[in-house]
Amino acid sequence: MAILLTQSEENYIKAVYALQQHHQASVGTNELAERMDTKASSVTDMIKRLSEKSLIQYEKYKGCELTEEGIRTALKTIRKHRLWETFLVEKLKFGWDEVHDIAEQLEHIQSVKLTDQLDAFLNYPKFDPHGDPIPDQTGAIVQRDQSFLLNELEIGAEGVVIGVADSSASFLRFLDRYKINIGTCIQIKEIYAFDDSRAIEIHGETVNLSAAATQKITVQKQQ
Amino acid sequence: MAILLTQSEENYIKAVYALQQHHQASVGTNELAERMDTKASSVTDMIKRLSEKSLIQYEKYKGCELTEEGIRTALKTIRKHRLWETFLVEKLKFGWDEVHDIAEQLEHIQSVKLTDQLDAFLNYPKFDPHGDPIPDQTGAIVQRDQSFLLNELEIGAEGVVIGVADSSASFLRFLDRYKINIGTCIQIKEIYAFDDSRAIEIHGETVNLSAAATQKITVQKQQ
DNA sequence: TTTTATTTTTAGACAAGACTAAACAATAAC
DNA sequence: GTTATTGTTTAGTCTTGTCTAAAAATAAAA
Ligand SMILES: [Mn+2]
Ligand SMILES: [Mn+2]
Ligand SMILES: [Mn+2]
Ligand SMILES: [Mn+2]
Repeated sequence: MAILLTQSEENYIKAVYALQQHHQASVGTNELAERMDTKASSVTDMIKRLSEKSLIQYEKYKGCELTEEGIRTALKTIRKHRLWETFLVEKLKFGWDEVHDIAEQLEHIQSVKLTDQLDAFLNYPKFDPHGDPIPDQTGAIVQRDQSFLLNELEIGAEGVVIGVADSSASFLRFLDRYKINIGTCIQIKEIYAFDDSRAIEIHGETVNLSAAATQKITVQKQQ
Repeated sequence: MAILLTQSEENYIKAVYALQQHHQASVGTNELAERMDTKASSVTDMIKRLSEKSLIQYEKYKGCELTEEGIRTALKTIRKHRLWETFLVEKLKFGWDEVHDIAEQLEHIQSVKLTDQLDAFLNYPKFDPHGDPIPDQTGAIVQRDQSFLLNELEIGAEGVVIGVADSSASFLRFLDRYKINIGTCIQIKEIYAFDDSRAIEIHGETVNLSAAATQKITVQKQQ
């Protein structure tokens, strides 16, 4: 049942999954090429291969979508990626801005037992260091209560950071400088109409965040 | 300075290292092919590539040897392999017979920081689960006091197991059944001339080990 | 020292995964 | 409803790593 995939194939599957989650529709060749940092012609080749293995449903000129099997495969890789990221931060003292590239390598290690033992060792974490949900052995991911972007909160509202919409090292280090992390409590004190920036209170201090920043911070409303 | 190698290249380097450690001489194409489970012609191709990168010294029909740089490279990979094996046994509760194949994958993960943090997390272990020495950051490996194979001990002598000459899962599981592990203390009670087997005492019990088995257990003499 | 056997290398082919350049579909603009 | 633009696929080439079959070098035997 479990088909053997190359690292390249796994990466394509992950990319298709991410894109089709984003816009609820079939995925185009060019956007896949952009995401995979390759050329459209290479994508076409790979899509055909994965279609052969019935992980992707594909019709010429009509884009592609993952099959049920394809989705299961994507979730396995995502599970491994996020477990390793958690391991690196929790156990090996890495910063949350340093772990993605290493996890990109580790996610391809083939051993179900390894994945499950790692999961147990980490105490079955539900979220990775960036607040993204970790699929369990069956591929299930916890569905969260309604969340907001920080720029959707009104003045006076309080939120707890539960994720970031941008996991780039640059943005994560920016958040570090403001001591913003998963779990950090933030209150909106002021919204400046002229540039849509916000004065926010974190850990008792009040600072200003640009619109670009508040659009990338996911929170859950407090009480 | 640090050249980027493919997994395949790293595996060849490791194999050359192992073979040239064994018989103190240059390594032949056929034995390398056997070890890598491939064909001699493939080996010739790869040797040329690695020779280009000056990791191997090579002369047609004369076999090959690692350069200084090649040895450093081999030791880096071996370090990673043995650290991961230690991690799997110590932290993830794997048996010593289950870790080699997974470590064969993990040893290719590229991140010096990962390796060093893992080393620290494991408390800078000097030996892996099979008793093999783990090179440190500089590639140095601890040199041990004189060791013997179990079949070299005279009657009455006591030894502590410090390694195995065969790390196959089959042999390791055999040792498990007799509760023989790294650190186990063994005393020779009797040597049977007719088949060269031995009666040995472990943990108070006396059992019989074949010549094939005693040749594969490395010990240090006790007192 | 020839002959024979073994080891090693070359030549040629193949699959995976990528690329460029060119052809072909599907949309959008006029 | 043609024309232009964009998106997608094909055709042909390249590199890595492998293979088989055949040639060449070395080592062993006679
Ligand atoms: Mn990541
Ligand atoms: Mn993540
Ligand atoms: Mn091993
Ligand atoms: Mn080992």
